[in-house]
Amino acid sequence: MMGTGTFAEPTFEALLSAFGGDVVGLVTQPERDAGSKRGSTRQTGKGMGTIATAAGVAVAQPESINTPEGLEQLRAMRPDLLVVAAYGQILSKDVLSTPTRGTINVHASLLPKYRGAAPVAYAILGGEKQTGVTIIKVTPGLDSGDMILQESLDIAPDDTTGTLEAKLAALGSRMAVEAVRKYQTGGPVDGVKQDPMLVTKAPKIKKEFGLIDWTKPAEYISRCHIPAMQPWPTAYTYFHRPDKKPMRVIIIEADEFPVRCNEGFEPGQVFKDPGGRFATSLFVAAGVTDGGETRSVLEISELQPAGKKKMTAVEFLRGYPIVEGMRFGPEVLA
RNA sequence: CGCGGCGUGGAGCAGUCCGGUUAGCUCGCCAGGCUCAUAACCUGGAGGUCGUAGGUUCAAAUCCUACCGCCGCAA
Repeated sequence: MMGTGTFAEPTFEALLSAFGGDVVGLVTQPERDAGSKRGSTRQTGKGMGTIATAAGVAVAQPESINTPEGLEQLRAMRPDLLVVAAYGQILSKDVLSTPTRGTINVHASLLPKYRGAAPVAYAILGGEKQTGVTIIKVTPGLDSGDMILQESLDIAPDDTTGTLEAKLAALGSRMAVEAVRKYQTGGPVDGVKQDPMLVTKAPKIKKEFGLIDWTKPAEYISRCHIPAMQPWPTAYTYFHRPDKKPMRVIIIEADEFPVRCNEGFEPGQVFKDPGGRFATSLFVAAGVTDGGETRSVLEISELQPAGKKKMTAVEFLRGYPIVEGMRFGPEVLA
């Protein structure tokens, strides 16, 4: 088994319980240091290494699996079949030739769509209604091997990358066991080729991707961008007030508001409840959609200012009453 | 010694740079009033060691020092 993080853990545990002693070893990323201060309890799960140790399975944590040292550690395990899930490194030919029966990968998308490191986030960002898990044979190309198994899964309206990934990890763990069973019978395992015309890519997410573009339609921001960035890097923006420094704010939850505002509003401009006198919601002007005269409106319900805990829009407004000239935007306004 | 924000009644904030009268605002809570009625409106009320400890000063939420705690970023 080779993998890292919360996506790989269910698969690893499933393989252990299904095949027990036949699991000869684990290769995972080196421990993240500096976690002793605090962060360590946050987004890490149980830890692959911990699971392996508890099960009495050998662990290797090379900086890179493609170096002679990394290769050496893998060879020492004498694997028949290598199962990869979210390992995060491209595997060299030497690595792929080590297991006698080959290498398979648990990939969290309906290949050939969303090849790459962040398939779950891109599926949400792309507004997909469904995604899934594909088990493929690993070849030197990036997620381009033949498909052995594929199952789809509906994306719920309130799914974020975090929640969806957890569902896919569970699905993937069952499929991984099924795929390994195919190999256990001893015969050759067939795969289906990927259609090159349908390939799309899902490259690694960078933190800057989290910055909200207020010229985009409200529906895109609320349905695709914000959930795709949870739990990392989070959808953020900067809160600008007259005579105050811009304040970084993470938007946790927002929805498109059914009412629109006119072109006079700037993208990112904050304004009061257009229908009533209650300061119960935070409304922000977003992008123009169908080329019309009006702008879509985003209603923010939950957010988190830098250095604060997350709070509802109502709480936020008590401390930061809406005044003229208040708006969201990039750190430095045009 | 990685960078930065924060700690003020139950909640969210202002005030701190440029010390000085009753520590203010938007809510919540309690009591009463108005109303067919209300998350509306009016009146009154309770509730604060201004994170902790020390220092400077006639005087500290405010300046200095140390410490504790919470959070974001970077890894």
